[in-house]
Amino acid sequence: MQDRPRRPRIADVAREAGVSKTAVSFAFNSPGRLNPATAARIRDVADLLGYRPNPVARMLAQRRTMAVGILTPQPLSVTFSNPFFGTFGEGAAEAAEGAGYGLFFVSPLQGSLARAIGRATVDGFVAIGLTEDHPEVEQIRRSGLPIVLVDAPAFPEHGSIEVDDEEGARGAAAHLLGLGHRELLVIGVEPPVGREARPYPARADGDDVPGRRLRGYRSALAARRVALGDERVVVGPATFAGGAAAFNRAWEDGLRFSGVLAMSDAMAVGVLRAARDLGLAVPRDLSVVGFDDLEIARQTEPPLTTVHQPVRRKGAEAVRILLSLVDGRDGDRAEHLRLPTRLIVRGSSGPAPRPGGPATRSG
Amino acid sequence: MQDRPRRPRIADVAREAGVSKTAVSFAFNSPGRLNPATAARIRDVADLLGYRPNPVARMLAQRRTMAVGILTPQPLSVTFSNPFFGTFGEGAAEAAEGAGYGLFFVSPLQGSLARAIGRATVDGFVAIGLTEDHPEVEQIRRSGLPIVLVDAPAFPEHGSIEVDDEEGARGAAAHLLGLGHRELLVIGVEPPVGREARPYPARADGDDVPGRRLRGYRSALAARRVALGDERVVVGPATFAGGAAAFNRAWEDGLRFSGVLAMSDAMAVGVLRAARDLGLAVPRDLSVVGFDDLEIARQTEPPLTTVHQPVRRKGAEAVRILLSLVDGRDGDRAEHLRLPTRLIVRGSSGPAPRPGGPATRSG
DNA sequence: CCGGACGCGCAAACCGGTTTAGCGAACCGG
DNA sequence: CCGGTTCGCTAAACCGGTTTGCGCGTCCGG
Repeated sequence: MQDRPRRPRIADVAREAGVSKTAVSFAFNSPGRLNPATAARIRDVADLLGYRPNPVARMLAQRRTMAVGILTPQPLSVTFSNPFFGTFGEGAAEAAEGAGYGLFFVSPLQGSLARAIGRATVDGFVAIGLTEDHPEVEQIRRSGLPIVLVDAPAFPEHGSIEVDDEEGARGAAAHLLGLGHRELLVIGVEPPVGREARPYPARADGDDVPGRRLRGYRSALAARRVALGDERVVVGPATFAGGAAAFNRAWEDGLRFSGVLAMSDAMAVGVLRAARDLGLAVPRDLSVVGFDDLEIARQTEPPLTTVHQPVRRKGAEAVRILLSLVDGRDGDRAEHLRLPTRLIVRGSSGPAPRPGGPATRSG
Repeated sequence: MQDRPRRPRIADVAREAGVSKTAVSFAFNSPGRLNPATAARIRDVADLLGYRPNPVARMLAQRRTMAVGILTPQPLSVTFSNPFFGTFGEGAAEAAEGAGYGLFFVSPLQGSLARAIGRATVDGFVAIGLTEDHPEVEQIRRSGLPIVLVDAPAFPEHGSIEVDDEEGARGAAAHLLGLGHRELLVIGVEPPVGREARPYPARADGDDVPGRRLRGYRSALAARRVALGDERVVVGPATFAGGAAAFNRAWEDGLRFSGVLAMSDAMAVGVLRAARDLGLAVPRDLSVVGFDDLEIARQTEPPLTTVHQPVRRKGAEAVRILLSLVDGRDGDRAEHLRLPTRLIVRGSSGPAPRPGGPATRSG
């Protein structure tokens, strides 16, 4: 059963065309170095045989893969379930494709991110959700591949791109405070897996995204002397369902609030749904503020008030910075970008209901 | 400026440890063939030097890449903008990761999908949005790599996985008809790029997804002798914004209708938003039926009536079938799966308004 | 008629691993 | 004491391309 006729190799083409391997290689890569007639003949023979240069062999010889790795500490199945990632991916893909690079998604293989990194055939990594102190970052550095950290500060020799999460969060909280809200619920995204799972609020000092956003919320609240008990910070996966579940859990625990600060638009959308299912009208009974300003934020009813950050651009810039590192431009100094955030007020936030109103019963 | 200290190779480790390259290789891949003490010493030296086997070289020697390619005929930036793809990707990633495989996204590079395929270092492809008659499919076949076609019938030697689009669409249309709707608008997803761009309705016979769904709609309508003029089939990209834009375009063209059949949930969500912006109440003035039953369909207000298809499972099964082909189980016969669809009635569809009512004025 | 430049193509080294075949020493039973 | 295993390791071939350095023949200007 020799059904797979063995893929032709460069040597087969060379023999068939009566030339050397070198000539065949030239015919594909530097046709200029060959007599046009010869080049054409070789290509004809190659076509006839159905020859395609083996990309792996080519990569080995050229020591370039023409691919960038997108590194995520969670399984891809959870990464993809977060709409944020789609938008980020749009940007990353655009920049990569424009430069002729492919996109390789690298996530823990059989539980080990390190193993996955070792297997990844890429020219560099864009890491999202990893901070500098993850051992994997060191592993990559030692392997000599450039890396760009998204949403985390980085050593000078790595690239990085961040937004001002803390300021954005502060703006969101200030907005609700300005509308008279005093009883708030914070819905956070689960801290990256693989790190010690301390109870969440204890990590408010963490320098990851949830930590920075929580600090922002807290700082605005502190400025107004508004308390935020630890029980009013609930977390879940950054998905629609995750947001709804976190909200419901808080509600069932007896907590009451007039405003919700969600760290992700996806979760905020889930909150909208859950609130409606409880008979709460948004924004009359409840105000909701998201974070990210994904496309979906414009589509909900009411449209979502949220903190805008340039998600798509972040993806594009991350890849751009990485590729400049790959090409060795920039010498040693990698770029470090920090982009602004800004509050977008839409329909999901409004004045706080009168104290004692339908949904505000201190929990 | 020799800042990159040259990554250590297997030979360096071998020399340093006073053994052969073979021994080093064994220490990593078949430790059992070495004296435990030797193996440990080799690994220590390797660690010390920061040695990681070069994955490309390993792939070349083993003739396996441990990666599956996800092939899309559109640029990845548009692929990622379709929420459908996130869900599909969840399934695909889950199956791939479970088997120790990575995911490589392959899309046209500098306009050429063929070039991208040639560069892709994968053990096989899952193609989504490609039909058997695309020249690229033949290209892959000749390169000897297995392939699984998603949403398209395939030759026996390729794998395939489909759902019953036509039946699903028929159910959606029948549902609206049963509610008394007679004036309908169909919102289709743009046909895959790269094919001749005939005016859309002319392709209703096409065997791609939009073609099959349109046939389903039409067949239900025909059974009830309800007409659907070509001007009542509008198309756009399968995104929130695409759905809203297509809807608005039809509306501004003077078309009026009491029901919308959208070929994608994403577009249906956009329709919901656009309708609300026009002051139409759903489902009182307008009924909307989507397709796919993505997570978002449950989150909208009102929740979306839609045709369920097992998107996530499709991704998982596609990869599973591919991997069985890669491993050479199954001999020559590849699996061909066809999964059912079913209508999920939620809140976005209701009885047709009385003729002459607010939103129904024949256009 | 000669020397150099140029155009064309080739042989061989190289990329960095894996894997096969086999060698020598230690061990073991008879 | 001897032939056969077993153990531990190695040399060399191999995966399938790219690339460097060079040889050969031809053309051309002087």
